[in-house]
Amino acid sequence: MSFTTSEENYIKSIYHLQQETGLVNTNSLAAEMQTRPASVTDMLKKLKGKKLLQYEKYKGFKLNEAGKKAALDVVRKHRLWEFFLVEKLKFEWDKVHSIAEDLEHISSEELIQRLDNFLGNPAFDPHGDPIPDKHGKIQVIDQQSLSNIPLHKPAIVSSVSNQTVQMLEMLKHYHITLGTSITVLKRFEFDGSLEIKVLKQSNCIISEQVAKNVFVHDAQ
Amino acid sequence: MSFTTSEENYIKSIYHLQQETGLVNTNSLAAEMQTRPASVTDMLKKLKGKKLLQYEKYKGFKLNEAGKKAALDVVRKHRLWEFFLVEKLKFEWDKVHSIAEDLEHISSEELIQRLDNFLGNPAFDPHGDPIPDKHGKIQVIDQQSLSNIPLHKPAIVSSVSNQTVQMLEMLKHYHITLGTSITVLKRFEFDGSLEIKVLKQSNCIISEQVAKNVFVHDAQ
DNA sequence: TAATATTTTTAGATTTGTCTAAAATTAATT
DNA sequence: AATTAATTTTAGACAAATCTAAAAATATTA
Repeated sequence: MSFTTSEENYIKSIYHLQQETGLVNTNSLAAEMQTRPASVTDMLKKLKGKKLLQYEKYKGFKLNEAGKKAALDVVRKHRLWEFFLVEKLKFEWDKVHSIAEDLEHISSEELIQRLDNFLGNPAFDPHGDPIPDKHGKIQVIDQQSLSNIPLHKPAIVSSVSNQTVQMLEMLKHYHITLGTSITVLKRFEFDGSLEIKVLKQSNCIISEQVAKNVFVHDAQ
Repeated sequence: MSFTTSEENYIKSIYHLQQETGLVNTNSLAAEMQTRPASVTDMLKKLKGKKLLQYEKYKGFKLNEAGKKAALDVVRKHRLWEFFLVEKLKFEWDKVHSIAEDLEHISSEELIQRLDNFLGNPAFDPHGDPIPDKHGKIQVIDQQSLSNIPLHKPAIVSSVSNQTVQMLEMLKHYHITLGTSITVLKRFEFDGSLEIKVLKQSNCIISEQVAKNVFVHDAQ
């Protein structure tokens, strides 16, 4: 089964939303995709017709197994290309998302398998997100948000869940990247911001909003 | 100025045809692109509107300077990706064309410049065709068709002008690839076929049709 | 629970790129 | 030169993906 670029984009967005909320609704998908609810409804009919979606009118919707596999295929392509762009072409990690959005729709199976091998079958992309293997299998790691870890216990940045250019630029400013060691020194009651020590930098303060989107695992 | 995938495909095909014939006509472009003359006419209007084309109704057409630059941009992208697929992903050279047809429409300038550098700024693609630089400049080499070279004078394969899977499979069968040394031993009057010696192989015979599409330069 | 607000879907239009069939133009031939 | 043939363009239709505006369904609240 093959899909148009537009179908793939919808499938991917539904996948991401249903990870959060279980059932997805029309308006939130429209917001996510920067399109109109009416356009979403049109596409839902198409995807239901292709048997990728559990969908009853007015009731919300989610991908079925076939839909999830299709989504994981796109996610796999996206993240492999992001890895390629950063590791081989030396792009900065905040510049690769939009290019990978285009590359992910190239449809050759063999291309992706060869790319995967060429890159050394990486398990995580440059933002720390897991790269599904060809069967859709994902390696999970034990991580939690920086906003939840105890004080004075060093942790290693493992992924970043908000990947807007704005967010990634901010992290660059703080010299925070994947693998960076961070210790939380103080949590301010007032607005939830954190004083942190980034390895070999002087102390600094990050907002709760930033902290929530930075995921870490235990040091060592 | 940016172009749709469809516009880029037309621009590229017009470029290739006008290299051969100067002026291009509707039917031959339709044949080249496997589409209908009416569709060609529709696109010609668009491309004329974008000031890429010299075109008067019923009179034939060709790319102007802006059109040629646009074509060379696409050709550059196509050939760089072909080089990547063969050199880095280890595809066989007869398998890369259709994948590069998709990749060539990815539009990031920076992506292509970085890819070019990553590949070592190659001047020729895996079929021996020159890769335009970012200004559209092409390195020309002194080559001629295998069907025109004198007998008993070894020559080196520099490019192949017919790049169908069928042709490239045939060359693979003969163990002919870029850089292969070939000596023409005899030319048969009957059908123009050639007896040749491919370096370290026993003699064999190739048709005139094959010979015409293999280009060589002097040995050493 | 009736009225109001929100969400979702439908109906119909638009754009891009394609098509077929017919008309217009140009070329070839008797 | 007139007829025939070939080429090219126009006119109008269609599919995909989108949109706006209005209608339908569901949810909220007074």
